[in-house]
Amino acid sequence: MQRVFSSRRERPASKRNVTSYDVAQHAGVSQSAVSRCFKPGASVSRKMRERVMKSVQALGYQPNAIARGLITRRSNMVAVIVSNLDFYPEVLSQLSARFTARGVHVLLFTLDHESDVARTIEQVAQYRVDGVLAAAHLTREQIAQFHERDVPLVFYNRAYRDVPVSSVCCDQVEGERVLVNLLAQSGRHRSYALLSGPADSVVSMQRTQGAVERLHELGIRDITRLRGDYSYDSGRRAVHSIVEERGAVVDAIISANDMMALGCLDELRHRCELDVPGDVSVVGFDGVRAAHWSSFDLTTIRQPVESMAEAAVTMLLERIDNPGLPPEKRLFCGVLRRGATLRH
Amino acid sequence: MQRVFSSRRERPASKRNVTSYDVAQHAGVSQSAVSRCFKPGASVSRKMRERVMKSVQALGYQPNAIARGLITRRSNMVAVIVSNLDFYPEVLSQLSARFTARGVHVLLFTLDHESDVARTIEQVAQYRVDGVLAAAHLTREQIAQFHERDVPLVFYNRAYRDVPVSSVCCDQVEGERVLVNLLAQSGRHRSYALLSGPADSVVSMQRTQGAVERLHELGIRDITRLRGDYSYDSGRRAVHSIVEERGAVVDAIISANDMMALGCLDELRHRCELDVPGDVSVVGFDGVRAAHWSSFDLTTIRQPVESMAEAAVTMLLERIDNPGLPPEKRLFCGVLRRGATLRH
DNA sequence: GTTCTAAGTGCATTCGAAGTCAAAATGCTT
DNA sequence: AAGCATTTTGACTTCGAATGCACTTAGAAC
Repeated sequence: MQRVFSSRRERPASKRNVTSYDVAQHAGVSQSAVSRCFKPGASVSRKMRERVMKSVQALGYQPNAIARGLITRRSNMVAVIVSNLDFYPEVLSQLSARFTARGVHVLLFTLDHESDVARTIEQVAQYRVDGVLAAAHLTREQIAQFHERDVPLVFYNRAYRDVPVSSVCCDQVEGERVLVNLLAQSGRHRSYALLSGPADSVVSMQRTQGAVERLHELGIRDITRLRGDYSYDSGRRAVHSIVEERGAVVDAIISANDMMALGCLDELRHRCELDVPGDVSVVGFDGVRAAHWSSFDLTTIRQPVESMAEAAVTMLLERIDNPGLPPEKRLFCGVLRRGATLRH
Repeated sequence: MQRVFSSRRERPASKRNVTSYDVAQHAGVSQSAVSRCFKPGASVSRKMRERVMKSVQALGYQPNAIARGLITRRSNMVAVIVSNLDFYPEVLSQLSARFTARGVHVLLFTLDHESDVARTIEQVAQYRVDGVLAAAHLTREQIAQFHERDVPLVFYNRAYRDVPVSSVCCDQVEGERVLVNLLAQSGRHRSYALLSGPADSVVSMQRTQGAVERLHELGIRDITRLRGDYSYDSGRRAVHSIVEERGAVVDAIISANDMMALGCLDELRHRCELDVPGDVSVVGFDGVRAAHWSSFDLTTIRQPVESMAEAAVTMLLERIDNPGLPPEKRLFCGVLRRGATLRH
């Protein structure tokens, strides 16, 4: 049998990555044939496939995803951008697992502050990822950039009014309204504290807004406003400052997330010797694992993380496979979890 | 000035990614020149650089990291493999932040079970990452594969005896011995329960071994052994089964990690109406955030996550830049945290 | 046995940036 | 102004796999 090879490779194939040419040479076929053996649904005879695969095994060939990505213009990678703030592990592990299950790889970008997005965006662009899943706030210009480059973009828990971009969110406002209703219904709360998250967190803003609006609608005006940073410690500090400065005249605390709520609980119970739910009610938001622990049994709104992650992943992959699809905004309702942190 | 272009590109440059050729054409220079402008320390005149950068701005050019990776054989990506089990967020966020700070990108692989590593390894190989940071157990063959391909590999909290491979670990055995000593010193414990993690977790094995050895050395034989899965719930179940079956004759619980220890605490206090530290002592391992919360104030061994992450990242990047470096095993001592979960 | 179709295969080109090398431009000396 | 060293620059090739196209082969139909 006549064997024809490209003569371009001269270096010894030993100390070098094995390429499809090496496999082709070893099997006595063309490089195209090798390539086709790795493309599902390609036209390859049984004999050819077996032969090539034998050489693949013999040489330990692994197709080079980088080279493939260059020619196909598909990297099979998506960028996942999460800010370290609301980076609760469940979300990331859900997203990662679901992408992996569909054969897509995750290039992870974590932000310390939602503010230094710009450099990250640049990196994302350079890697020619097939899509972007962002749990961080981007400017309109940044969103537009992705749009121009036809890179599908789906936001996780960041909604944009008046911007045609896909997102999967939990209804923060509605969730807070439900919580406020619950607090108000009991008729046992006069004085409220509202503990919001960091100033640059949109989610915190929405939650806070939602609570304030509903409180106002109900004619409740006695609201102490405080700011935390989403951490347990900042929850404790908030309670500390309330008690120091106002002598515990607050009887309901609405925290913008669970972590801070847990901090509040611990500070109230263990430092201030106040009883929850006896003296004070506390509600949170998110439904993190620890909120369910019997030490806390926090009343909160649970985000349906599994559904949301699944939706986000599906939406992104759909848009990658089908560039024409219009943006879509999916809003999931949080699920009220009635714990034991409410006066009744 | 005479302008010479490659004639290879015919498609309109509009609806296509901007390439270095486009920039070259726009600026009236060669593609090589554009490339050089992005290479730090390359020989480029001021005039040329300004001119090129103007075109770069005008066209919105972003160098294609994929193409660059193909020719330079450097993807500037490392694979981070974490098993979902000991995937406490702190570690991943530490690693990610430190890699990012050094301009290296993270390709994330999460494993549901440490067992299905094989497919992951294949993916990792195909992406020609510059290095691998693994917080999961690999077989010797898999380790050897990376070695053959000259891909630096550093393990996080997985040590291999007799295998020359780099790792950064917390001294699990020593940590458990310290804890056992502490329990034994008080002279108030007769009957011990040892709660280990999942069977396929090497870390759990080491911790359990460490505890058992020291207990035996001290002549303690009354040890109830239980198995959990590292989760809070499995900690609760473990206590439940102890109390059900043995009527709470256990007065010290050694848990292979903090999460289960917290579960134990909650079950003991809130379900069994037992007092910690009055009736039972509980110790954990890891030093997760929640262990420090005042509801728990758990006695545990804190892993120095910051130092360990820094060490792991540094070791990996050193080996990428300097392929000759021999493997190195770094062992960090855990830091005893004396909480309020010990009888005295 | 011929003709026609379909499946299978190989050649050559392509993706986009980087590196090699030689030519061109510049600066400096005398 | 000529001679030389140095810096800049561009043409061309390279990385490794995928693919359009042309060609070969096998099989079916007559």
